[in-house]
Amino acid sequence: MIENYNHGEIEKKWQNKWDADELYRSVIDGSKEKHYALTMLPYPSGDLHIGHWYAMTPSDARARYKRMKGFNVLFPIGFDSFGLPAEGAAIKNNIHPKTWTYANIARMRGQLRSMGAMFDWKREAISSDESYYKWTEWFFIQLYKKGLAYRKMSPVDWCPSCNTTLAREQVWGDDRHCERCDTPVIKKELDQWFFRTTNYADELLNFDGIDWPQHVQTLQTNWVGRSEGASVVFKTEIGDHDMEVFTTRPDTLWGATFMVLSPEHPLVDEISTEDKKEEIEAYKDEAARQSDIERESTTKEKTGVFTGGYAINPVNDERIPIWIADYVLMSYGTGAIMAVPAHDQRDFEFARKFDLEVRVVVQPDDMETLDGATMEESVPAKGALVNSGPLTGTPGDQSVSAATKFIAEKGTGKKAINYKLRDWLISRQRYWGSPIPMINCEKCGWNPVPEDQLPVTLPEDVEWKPTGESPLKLHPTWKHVECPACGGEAIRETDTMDTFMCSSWYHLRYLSPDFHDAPFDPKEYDYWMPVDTYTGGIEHATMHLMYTRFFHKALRDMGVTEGHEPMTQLRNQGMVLGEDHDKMSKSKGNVIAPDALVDKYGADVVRAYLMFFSRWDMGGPWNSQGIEGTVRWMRRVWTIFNETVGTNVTPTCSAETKKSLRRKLHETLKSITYDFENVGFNTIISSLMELMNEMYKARKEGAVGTPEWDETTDIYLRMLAPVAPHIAEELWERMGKEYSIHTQEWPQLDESAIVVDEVSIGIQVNGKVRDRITVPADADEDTVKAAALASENVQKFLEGKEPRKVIVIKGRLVNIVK
RNA sequence: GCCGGAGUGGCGGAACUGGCAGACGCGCACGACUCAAACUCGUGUUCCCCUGGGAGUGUGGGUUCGAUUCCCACCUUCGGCACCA
Repeated sequence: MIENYNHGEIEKKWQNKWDADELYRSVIDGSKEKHYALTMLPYPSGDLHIGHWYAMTPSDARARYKRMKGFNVLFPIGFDSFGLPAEGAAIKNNIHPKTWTYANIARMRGQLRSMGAMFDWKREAISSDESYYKWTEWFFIQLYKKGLAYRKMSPVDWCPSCNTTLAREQVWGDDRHCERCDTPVIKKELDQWFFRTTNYADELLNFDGIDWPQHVQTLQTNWVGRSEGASVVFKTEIGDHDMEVFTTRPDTLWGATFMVLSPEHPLVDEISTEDKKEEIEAYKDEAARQSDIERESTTKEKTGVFTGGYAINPVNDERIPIWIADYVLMSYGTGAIMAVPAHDQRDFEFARKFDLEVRVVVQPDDMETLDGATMEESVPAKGALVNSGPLTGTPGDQSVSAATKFIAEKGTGKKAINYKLRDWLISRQRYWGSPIPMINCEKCGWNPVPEDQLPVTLPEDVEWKPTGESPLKLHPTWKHVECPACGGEAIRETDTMDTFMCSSWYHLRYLSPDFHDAPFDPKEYDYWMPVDTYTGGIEHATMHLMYTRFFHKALRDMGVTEGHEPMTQLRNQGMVLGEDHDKMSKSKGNVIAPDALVDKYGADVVRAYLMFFSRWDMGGPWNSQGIEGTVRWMRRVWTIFNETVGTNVTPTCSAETKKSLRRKLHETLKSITYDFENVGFNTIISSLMELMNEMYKARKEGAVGTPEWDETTDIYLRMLAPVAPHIAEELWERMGKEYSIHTQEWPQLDESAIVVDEVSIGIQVNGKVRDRITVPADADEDTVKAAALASENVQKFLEGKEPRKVIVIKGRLVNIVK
């Protein structure tokens, strides 16, 4: 009688031993090739979620596989521990954010350990530690010195629930809501700190040399939103005030029949005539009052007001009216456009509403002759130019370049590129974040805190007002400092940094979390960087994953980092849904708690089921009945090993059984190796299940005690080890093998074991399988053909006719075409 | 509206470069064990008539000896973007 598998006891036993032996300590070893495997660091919200397990345990399995493959693997963990929930808890429960955060970290460390992951805890980094955020501040200063951090007054997105500004990337969806709390944001005009991400717009579009999912590349590419065109200067009738516009269609310049300024455009007040002032002011007020959602709604009917002013079209010196309308956004391009109603649908709708001229200047070949007076919609397609002065007749494929050349020669415009990407707004009006190390003096302006005074630490004696205002601002003494330039009285910046700043470089802090002279030890950097495989959720595609790329490139330009990209390979996992196929949430009551699962089934089963139940990049619904299959498999593994280890039985099986067991073993090894390399976890588990089923059959046939059996059990445990590290280690020990299984080599594939002498192939008649024959694997085409045609069933379907054609795919099938 | 992913049994999902669709698991059915049940073990399980066939990977077309895989059009669904000039 074999004892039951006591997962609680066995998992604890090995976790303690691995810890004591520092089995997962990763240190530089020049004799080995390195592999930096990184999983996105968690926020210490209090409890580990099944999503954390889903993200981390398959990543851990792959890191373990890489280690067995001979790599020196670094798989670190830490906490992204600044952020708003800590302040929420402070206000709600009257507990200091620091106390709350560090208590959560302590709790989550324990939960993370229960995964049995190969985390090197000596490299743990916590972004709210002074030793960490000292360097976050230091990086800010370097960016500032390099001209990549700057302060400006501008309309920014404000989350009224979080009481802070947000970066453009952190405002989501149609209703423009806060990425964190889903509250719709509002606009505020504020003086804030920005990073010049736009300096790197073009470089962020380049994914050469990195293996990132196409989907992420697309999201980032759309986010950067590069468009090529031309900037054109229109003179106005009021002298010094030129109007610059960006257009992607310089070929339509002759069709510009009016101009439109955004209501916020500074030129509006200059250009508008006295008699229009009142109307203009009213429109501006209305536009300001409207929310962005209303204003940017594409379904809304066009509105606008004539300013009374005129511009001169530089290509034909025509006098055209200047309007203001809220469909032109101040935040894109120059906040002003030339309107070509015949070839732009928005301009067309506006022109029809206000009865402005629609002039056709492009005539696509495949369309009837267009007529501006009667057309019912714009024609944005390219085509030969008409009514376009000297450029009339230019074919569509040359029209843009010809027009660009024309205005460049006239000195009134040039080729230009525009991006949707904005600079990264990093000021947050919150307490629990890394202070922005800047000081403002009335005389000297803004200056960085001298680097030898870093870190600027957060004061602990703070109070939260129900207004939600930052306690740093309200603190009586903290912000009053000496000006680093003149020594006079000055004020500290009381805003803190976006926490995405902390996570933009955590992979560097892991390298040497105790290093005091710099953010990281260059020796560690040289050995470990870049990250070889980065895993995490897709939701960060246009946030963290863009910020960290920007950060790396900016540091590269300062000589701090090397190479163009921080992470070579990226793989995203999907999301575990509730059993009802819905997103898990407390309110729906469909949350799966990993701690309870670990208690019930053990970490190994939870790990394996998470890998098994769906494709990792897709995720899917949890199924509490489905996990039972994984439990059964694990139990079968436990049973067969315990029942056969050390037994002295005489094998009774046939040579064919031994051979096919060995074939199955090496087939499995081959496919599992392939799957680990390609991050295909679900088929790793099913292959292990198949081989286990085969082992049960082989045992029944008397294979135990053969060298083939011994080889199979040895390799089986090695393949199991990355997936189910505890049970594999326990069985490895029971087999009397050398500790630890996790320092063993990945098994060697024997291709010759996979070679088969005979294959069973299907015979098709007209693409339908009608019979099967067994032929020698190396049989030549004619032999196979003859054997196929000899089949009775095939003859029946041929109905006495001669086959027109016979296709033989060696070792696979024969298709006879009637 | 634009961009991208997905659509395969009752369910989760396999299927390499165009080559035997449904691996593996859940569920279900039957059998063995048991006084009985659970566990475990074994067998079966795409659907429809059943001798043997016929149909079948969202729908309709196409290419091909052969299509879940490639091409075209469409439907559903999930993400992202959206008056971006």
